[in-house]
Amino acid sequence: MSKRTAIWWIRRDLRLRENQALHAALDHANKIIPLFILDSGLLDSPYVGPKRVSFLFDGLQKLDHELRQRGGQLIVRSGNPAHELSAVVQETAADVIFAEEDFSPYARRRDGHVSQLLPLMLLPGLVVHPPGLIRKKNGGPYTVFTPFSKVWKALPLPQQGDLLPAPGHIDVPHDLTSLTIPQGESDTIPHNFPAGESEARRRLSQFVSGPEAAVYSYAQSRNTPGVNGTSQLSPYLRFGMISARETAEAAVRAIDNAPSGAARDGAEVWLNELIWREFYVNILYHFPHVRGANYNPKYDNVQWINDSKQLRAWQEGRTGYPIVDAAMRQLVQSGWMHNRTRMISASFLVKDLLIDWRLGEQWFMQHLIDGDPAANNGGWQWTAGTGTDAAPYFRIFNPITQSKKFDSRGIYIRRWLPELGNVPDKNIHEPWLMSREDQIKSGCIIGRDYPAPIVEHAAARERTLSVYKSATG
DNA sequence: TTTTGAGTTGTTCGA
DNA sequence: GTCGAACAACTCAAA
Repeated sequence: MSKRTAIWWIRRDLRLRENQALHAALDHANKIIPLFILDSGLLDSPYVGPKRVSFLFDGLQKLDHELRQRGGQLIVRSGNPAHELSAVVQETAADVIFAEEDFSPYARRRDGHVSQLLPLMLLPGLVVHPPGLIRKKNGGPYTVFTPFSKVWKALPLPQQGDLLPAPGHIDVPHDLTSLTIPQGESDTIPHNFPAGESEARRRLSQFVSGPEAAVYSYAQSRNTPGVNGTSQLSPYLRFGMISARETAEAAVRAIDNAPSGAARDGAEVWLNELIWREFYVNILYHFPHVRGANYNPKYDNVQWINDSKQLRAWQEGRTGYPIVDAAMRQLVQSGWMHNRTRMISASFLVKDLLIDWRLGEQWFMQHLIDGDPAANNGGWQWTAGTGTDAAPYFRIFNPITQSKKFDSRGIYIRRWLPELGNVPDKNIHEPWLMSREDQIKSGCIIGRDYPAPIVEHAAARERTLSVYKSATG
């Protein structure tokens, strides 16, 4: 038996199951140090907010609990990662650091710096197929989703039996100091999303198990924000509380076990969502400039208006368009937003208010507990029409049409905008059209209890078409 | 090199 | 109410 000590440096892999970095550390050493470093460079970033940090802290508590059940514990330090890792190496004579590779520009800089000083082994796991692997015949990266997804699906996928089990026992040196795991401020804890690996696996299992599983109606129900039709796994994937491989394996098995053709389509659509996540990891890997700049420089001359009052109205859910405002309140209150309303509210900021997509990107990153630099940036550039495989610039969501189509009875709207609770169905999408009598009857006076629209959509649409046209003409 | 088919998520207009 | 075409031509990927 070896007498070696290794560090398992935990970053976005807060799980024991199907964890290749942990597995490699246990293969190499008989004692390991499960180490999480509170990186001030990350925690103080303007792209981070308290809800995601609270979720992370909750996840650290759960991971510590799992480790203690196996005879170990989580070691938490705070500061510059290279500095803290050096200190732990000195204290413990650990001879190697294992970590799951992360691919954001910041993570690559950080890990590059660490590996100049210390023996750092990076292992796969953030995505099923590592970025850079899937390439066109000529060697270049894909920038269109569909051909990327075809290659992704043709590559070997993990089988159930290939998934690494959680280790039964973890031996951690006892003489190590650790910070107490911090707790988030109570008003920032996202109560709809209890963190941790067992909760993540419970959600996955519930989503895909049995012939009546939600995954089989996903193709339709995912578009209805008033219904819980999605897996709600994004925060768990964000922090690796469940592995990408285990999730993809479950999706493929659901496809194979689908009870009908329509059910199969539903599961296929969900698998595609997982592949979209990997597509955008690839895009950010190959084109790091997309953090901060348009993927397509053709749009660099779009003249944004960036009205700060309108930006604040959007952020606070006071645009006067109920579907947009419900979405923005859901984001700020719960730390999550339904995918359909992410598109609607993003389109409204960019195409109705002509506010730079980067301001929306940052606001989402501050509030989403699933906020991921690759996926969030990809989504915003898609909406703005500036990205890879983007929506054409003339594709402008109509917030009223979208609202009628996907929240026809106003269930979602009323959930997040209680002031519209008694507004009749026929006015719920355009409450400013309510008669004076109905306003009084429903206790919702426009301009007093709920704002009038801050822009008129039809005019805003024309304005955006002409601004984009003159920028690219 | 040239050609060909295809491309997440929409809206509006007019028949 | 429903349906197809136009939006505006563009870029990508592969043969």
